[in-house]
Amino acid sequence: MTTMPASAAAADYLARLNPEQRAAVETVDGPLLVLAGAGTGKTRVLTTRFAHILMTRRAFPSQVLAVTFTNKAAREMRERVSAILGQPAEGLWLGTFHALCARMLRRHAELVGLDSNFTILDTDDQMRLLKQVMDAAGVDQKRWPPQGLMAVIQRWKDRGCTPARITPAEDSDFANNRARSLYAAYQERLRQVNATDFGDLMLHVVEILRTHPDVLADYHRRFRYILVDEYQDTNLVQYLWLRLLAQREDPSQRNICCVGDDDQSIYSWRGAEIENILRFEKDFPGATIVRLESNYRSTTPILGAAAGLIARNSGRLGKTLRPGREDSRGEKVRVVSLWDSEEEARMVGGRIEAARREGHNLAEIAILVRTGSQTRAFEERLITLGIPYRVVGGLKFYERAEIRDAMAYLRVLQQPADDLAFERIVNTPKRGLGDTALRAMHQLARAEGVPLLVAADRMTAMGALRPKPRQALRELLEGFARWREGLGREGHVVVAATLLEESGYTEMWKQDKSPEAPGRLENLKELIRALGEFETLAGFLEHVSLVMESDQAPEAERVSLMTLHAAKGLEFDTVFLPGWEEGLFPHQRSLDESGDKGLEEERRLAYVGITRARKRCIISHAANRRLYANWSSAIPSRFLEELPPEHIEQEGGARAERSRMMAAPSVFSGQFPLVARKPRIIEAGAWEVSERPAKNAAIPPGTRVFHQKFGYGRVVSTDDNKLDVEFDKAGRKRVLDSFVEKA
DNA sequence: CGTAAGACGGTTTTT
DNA sequence: CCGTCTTACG
Repeated sequence: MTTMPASAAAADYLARLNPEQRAAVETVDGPLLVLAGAGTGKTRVLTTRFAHILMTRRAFPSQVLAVTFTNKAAREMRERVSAILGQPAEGLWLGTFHALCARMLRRHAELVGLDSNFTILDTDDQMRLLKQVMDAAGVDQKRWPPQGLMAVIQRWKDRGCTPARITPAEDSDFANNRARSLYAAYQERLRQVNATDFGDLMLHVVEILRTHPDVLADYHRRFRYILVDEYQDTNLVQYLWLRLLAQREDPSQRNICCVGDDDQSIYSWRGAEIENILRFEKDFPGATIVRLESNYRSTTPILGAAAGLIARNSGRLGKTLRPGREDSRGEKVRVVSLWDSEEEARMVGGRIEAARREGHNLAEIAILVRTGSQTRAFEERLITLGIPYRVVGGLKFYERAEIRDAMAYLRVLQQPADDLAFERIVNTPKRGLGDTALRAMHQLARAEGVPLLVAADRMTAMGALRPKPRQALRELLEGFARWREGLGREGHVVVAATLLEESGYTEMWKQDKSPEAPGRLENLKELIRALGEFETLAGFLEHVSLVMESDQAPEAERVSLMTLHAAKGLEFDTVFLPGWEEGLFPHQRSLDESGDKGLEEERRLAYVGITRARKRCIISHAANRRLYANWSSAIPSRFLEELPPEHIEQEGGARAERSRMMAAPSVFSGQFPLVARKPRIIEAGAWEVSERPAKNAAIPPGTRVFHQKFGYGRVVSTDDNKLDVEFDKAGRKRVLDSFVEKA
């Protein structure tokens, strides 16, 4: 295929790139590694390159394989490619590793003993299945926790190891070297119920590509170009998959382009291997490497602080972020020392309030923490100040019990052999089909080698069980027969609604008088609505298992609160990075479990945090923090010392303080007053901005109140400044009176 | 079969 | 301290 002369439009999209980005886009043939530092236009390069391949007619859309880690990234790429092309991009193999593998596996399922309409299990179902396997093998689950075995199995799957590929020597010592055989039993059980877990999607496909040269050759003919996002986050099995697909016969046609940043590799605990990116040149001989180092996001001090910090890591591919903006001068990164975690929350809250008064957009402010539990203190403070916020990455729609139940009904409808789904709903709502009935069904199913549903059917026919449960079971089975039959006639949306009614499932929640019940019914309606957006039930089920996301619209003016991990890929004008204390950040567990490697990953996490900020970055640490029950003193994080002084401005406490604190952690001198064990709340400080007066002096029981987090409710009883409130949606909670207002 | 008291543990999270 | 999961009882 020859290169087409660049059209006017083509020149246009290329002209907007800097030289290094342009090189990354135009080096189309042969292996290419793009090392893209934070804020250097990685996504732009990836999408432009994709569009460039299509515009220059090097390949049809169906001949490009583009892989991302998240659905969000895949969606974004699809949209931006379409925008450059000026039309919707269709027929693309663009998606997450798991979605693409699911698509491949459905085409070749029979090669691993599955039927192409297999179910993808969620973690819940995975655990239940594994527990069943352990029960059957007589493993003591007190002594050998199922989570432990699941972790071992997942690690094997992350490395592309099927049970047959594990040698006895590689067996884990779990349950006296039985991990391997339990793994085999678990896989066998998955096959019986025609299901896969997430790891299987990759594992099965890699196994197929390894053992069926004809299938592999077919994909080699198909995929002329491969694009990979976030390469530093790939695990071994993903790497194997890519390598298999990229190793085309003619070495000059191995057109794989991987984009990533070794400095932002923060998922090793999930199986990601930073070595994949470090080793790229060896894996793909003759590879070109392009570095994107012009940062268009942040000010010079922010880049300088981040660069100085990350330079402490060893074994980097090496890359230096340069300010790419004209106006890159800006305020220094602030390091604020505080007495305790409450004061830290007040400092952050106060500054946010000040920023709001100055007219800053709250959506451009983020508080990034190391652990999820840290958000609470900030939430409380923001509520007190009346500042709207959102916590990113909380509970997800598809993880709620009622949604899972409804999904289980739909799964049985779609796939009668889905024993896990059947088991979940057979007695939900209660039908008197408890342990005894279920055990009988299991026994028959195992004996006859049939799915639970079939066994249940035979039992009703045989007249097994007591009359009452038997009748209930018969009704349920008749229901499924009827609903399944209705699928063709009335369509999946109507059937789903009917099913939830006739099975008694919605009735169950209508009868439930807990405060959550109305919300759950709402969620079920929402589920039916979502179902309507899909052509088929199968399509919907696939979507839900692979795209487990809550549609959190970034919506209005709200401060964002999230973990550092969740913040990767995002950016804000102002970023608060609290809790930079030894043990918390770097996290003790990371150090204990992974030593220097763990420390370096924590440092990368710090680097990710700092580089989220466009204009302002405020790092803080507290000398005292409440851990579970009691207060303990905390040493400032070693990362603070590693920040280059010329880019830092210290507030409230000298930098030299750290060494002295280390020597005598319980004695704080200098800035901090010497106080007894329990730190008093110190009200002074430049950041103390107006605190809302305690206007809720007296709220008698029975008062209708509003709480920013829990919504409306009624006061049940009071205890000093604490209120017991029965919230309409959130249930009974104990809250401080200053957090509510009279409704 | 459903509720209630005790044990336990308490990074990071996507698919 | 606080929320979750297990286990014991009515």
